[in-house]
Amino acid sequence: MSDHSPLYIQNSLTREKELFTPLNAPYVGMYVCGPTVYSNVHLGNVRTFLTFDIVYRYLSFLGYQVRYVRNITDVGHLTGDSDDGEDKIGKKARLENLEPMEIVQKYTNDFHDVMRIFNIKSPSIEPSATGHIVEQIEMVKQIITRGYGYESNGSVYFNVRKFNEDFPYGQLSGRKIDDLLSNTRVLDGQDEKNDPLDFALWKKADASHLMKWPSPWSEGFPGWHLECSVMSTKYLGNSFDIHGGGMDLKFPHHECEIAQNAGATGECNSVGYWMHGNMLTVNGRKMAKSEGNGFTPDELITGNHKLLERGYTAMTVRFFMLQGHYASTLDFSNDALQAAEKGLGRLIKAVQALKDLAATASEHNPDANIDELAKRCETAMGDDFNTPILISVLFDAVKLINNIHDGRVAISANQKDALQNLVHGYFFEVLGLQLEDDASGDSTDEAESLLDLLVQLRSDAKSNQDWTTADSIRQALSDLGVTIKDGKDGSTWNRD
RNA sequence: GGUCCGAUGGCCGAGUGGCUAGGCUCAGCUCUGCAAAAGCUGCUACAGCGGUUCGAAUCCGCUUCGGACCUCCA
Repeated sequence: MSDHSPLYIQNSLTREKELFTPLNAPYVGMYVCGPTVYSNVHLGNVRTFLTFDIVYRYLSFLGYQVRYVRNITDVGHLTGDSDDGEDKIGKKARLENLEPMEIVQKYTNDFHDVMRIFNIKSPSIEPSATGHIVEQIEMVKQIITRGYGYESNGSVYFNVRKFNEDFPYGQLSGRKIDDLLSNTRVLDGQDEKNDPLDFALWKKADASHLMKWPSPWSEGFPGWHLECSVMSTKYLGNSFDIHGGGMDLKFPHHECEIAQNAGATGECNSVGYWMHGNMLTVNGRKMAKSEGNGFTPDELITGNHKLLERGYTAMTVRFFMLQGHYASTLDFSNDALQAAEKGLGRLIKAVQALKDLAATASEHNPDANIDELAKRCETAMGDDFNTPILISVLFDAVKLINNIHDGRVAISANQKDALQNLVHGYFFEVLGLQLEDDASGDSTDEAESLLDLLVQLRSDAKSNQDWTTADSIRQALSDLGVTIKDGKDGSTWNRD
């Protein structure tokens, strides 16, 4: 790690870009809030997991041993903040006529499928909330013991005001307790709370509630924020390096998480670096299920959505997302996607050309400054994972590759190796891009031989100046989605 | 209403005081029977108005517009 450029991370807690120094190098602990598995994930969700996939990949690339924990929220949390709200998984179970845990399994599977097609790596540990009910009850007890929690009618709430006397509440989200109070809406079922600012640690379940567990206070279920407090510290320790999640989780979720951990242990700031990924927008608005503007990956690939002109591959979308910085909002549009598709295509061609590059120079050619390219790549990623800049450097590498390929620049064998290592390292390992979709692997050797034959026939026709035959073959293949490319050294074909 | 963030060329999207991304589009060129593809080259923008400064897209103020959070949310 020491021979790499420094890594700076924008810390949401301090609002500063800080030098990354792990608590116990070379080990790094990272926790990311995962999905609530009561429906299909959409591309907005994918963006966040992609963001932390890059963090995970780059830290690994630098040589850190990362323990990456990403949870599955499978407890049915309420649809609203009121006691009469139905829990989401229970509601979905009724709608689909399934057991709640069938819902959980179904959408967990869907989530995993989606992660796979976007080439997002699996975490080291993927704990689920229902698997940690015991630990959650224990943490509630600790919080009560320290005086920051109280029972009310079978439910347990966190005493925010009391906590705020001993610790700064609202630091992460930049909220002041008095401002919060004046803006708190009056909601149903809050009479159990001593204060509207308080949030639930444990909720008593009513008779119709499907997912519930015994506890010292009632048959019920844990509050939403509790699971992450418990699972992060269980697997990473009371203090760990990075905690990530979507911007929309900053408040109240992460704020409450911080309060719970401090309230349970008596120690504040257990997380070194808080990172928040920004939202994916559609026509300038946040992609959300409630807005009806959320694409599922399936709709994206098939193009079967009213806002999509056609389908795009998962890699196109991955590349598109990485062309924006994770901390900025990114707007999803057909034009932007088409631009990304073409750009990625050019990048892929250069990566493919790389292996056939000739190393014709007997000695080092200073015109091909690969060390400088490598330096720029590291600086880009070291500056808060700036993938857009990294990609721009890779396009400079593309230009170099093409120049070498076309014989305008000659490089030595050592330079060729360096260039290959550089491009492969950043393209495949850091950015996690793939050459083509696995889904398109339906072509057979036979079909390819037939295409080669047709192209050969056309070349023969061309040499006989039989333009009619040549053009009709070209047109016929074009209609089938195969493009013929005439080059200096003969013709080749490509599927669209 | 409160808190915070943003406005960059035809489009997308980096960049936080002087050097200035990158992709797509477009134009020119190379190649070519023609075309396509590919490659090369070119295209100097920072919402408006004021201020600070030798110098501002970048800092400060105001205005306009947009968004996020404040409730489940990636």
